[in-house]
Amino acid sequence: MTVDISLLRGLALFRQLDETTLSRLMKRATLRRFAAGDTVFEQGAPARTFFMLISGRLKVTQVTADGRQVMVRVVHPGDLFGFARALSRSDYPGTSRAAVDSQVIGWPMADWDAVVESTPQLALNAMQTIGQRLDEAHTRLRELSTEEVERRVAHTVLRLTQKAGRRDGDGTRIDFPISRQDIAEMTGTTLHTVSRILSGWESRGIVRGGRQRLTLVDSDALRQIADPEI
Amino acid sequence: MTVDISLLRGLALFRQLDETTLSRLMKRATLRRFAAGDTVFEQGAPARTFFMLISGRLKVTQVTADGRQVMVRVVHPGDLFGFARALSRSDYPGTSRAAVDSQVIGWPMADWDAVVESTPQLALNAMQTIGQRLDEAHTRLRELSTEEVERRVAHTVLRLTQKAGRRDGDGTRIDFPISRQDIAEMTGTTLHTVSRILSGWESRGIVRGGRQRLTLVDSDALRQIADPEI
DNA sequence: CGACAGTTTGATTAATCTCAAATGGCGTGG
DNA sequence: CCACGCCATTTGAGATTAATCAAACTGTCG
Repeated sequence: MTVDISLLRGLALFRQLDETTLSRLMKRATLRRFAAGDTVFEQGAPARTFFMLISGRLKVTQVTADGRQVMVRVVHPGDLFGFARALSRSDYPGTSRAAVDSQVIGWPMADWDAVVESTPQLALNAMQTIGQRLDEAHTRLRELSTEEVERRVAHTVLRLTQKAGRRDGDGTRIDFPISRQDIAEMTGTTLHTVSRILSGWESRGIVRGGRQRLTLVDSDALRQIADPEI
Repeated sequence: MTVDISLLRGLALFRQLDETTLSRLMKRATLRRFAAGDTVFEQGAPARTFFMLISGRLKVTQVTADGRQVMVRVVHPGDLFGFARALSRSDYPGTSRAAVDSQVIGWPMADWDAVVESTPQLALNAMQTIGQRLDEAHTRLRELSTEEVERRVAHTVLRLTQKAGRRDGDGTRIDFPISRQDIAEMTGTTLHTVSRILSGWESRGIVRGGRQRLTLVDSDALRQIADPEI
């Protein structure tokens, strides 16, 4: 059950790889489908497979020792995820769940080192991917450390509409179900505070809300909240 | 002005590299010294060199748009730093400054791709290094999102004594000058709050303070604060 | 030995969490 | 097909943490 090469064409990570290399890669890969709500892997489980998201959207969360949940990131199509081996871990540090029906390719984790060593170009790409993730993490660290909640939520909503935006009438809608609770877990606050903030914005015509739905209407106003010009 | 190979022996990143590869690597490397307080590179400057810390200790900080400072990390001997290329950036995202007199090896950033492509083993190692950094960043994100200030400070102090601890009488001292302000910038709070917390701990005999100095005396008690057992 | 940077401490204020309860949209089973 | 129930959301009030404002204190270095 090998995977069609054409799926990989056009994905940044595989750019610059020749046909032969690509087909060698795909020989070991398997395609899987997950329905909305399904779990791709669970925090703490042995990491036997690493993945790339082809279509759909995933949420990766971690649960802290005292039971609070944090959303580590949203996985968008084309993103590599679950590459625990690269972090020198033998288990998955978080749980990833499909937010909508999703398609995923998986490779045996044991292949990671071989793949990286035999395909230096891919190693570079993978490193840049992880590097970007590190950059994002630092950005969030900076925001959590220095910004008050409303600005953090603003930055998060801006990023979400950028990465997963879809035109919807006069605005841009986040293209997968996302709750106030989700946004709270992404910004280190409570769903109550997020709800209050979004209600405030809605009454000012900046966003339109809904059950697990959010549409950005006035992105200039939101940018102004996120980064007030002095 | 090439660098002695023996400096690299024993550093995790270069393990498993043969003599030839190592000496090829070192041909392009230069050794530099920095006095305490000196700047190795400045945020926003073009990233022409990537580095490894040989001895000493560095603090890497970022300044936010509105002028607040955040400490991204402390660089310990053996750590790679300033590898902007791996994050696909052309400038340094932060400023790194020597906390004590330090020795550093630098390579031309232009060599990065070549080095990685020609030395797959190093690519893997570098990726794991970046991966660990990502893991650390996620840990801090989790802490900032879910823990109150005292626990965050406790975790930070535990990590510092682990990574840079030096026996000192009945305790473990952090082996470089670190101010209350520094700790505040690592935990997303103010120096006032950090001061109050450390004073409290000192009166309970958990730590001993001092000007730019901190010694952990009762690590069990501190662990208990960091992770209360239900 | 003095000046200064770093530290401590107090009082007040503001942001946000917590606790509590009501409301409303949406999918589904009868 | 519609009514019901569930889950997400909204909103209010009070509690609490930590920031801010303010000032005094002190260990080191020149």
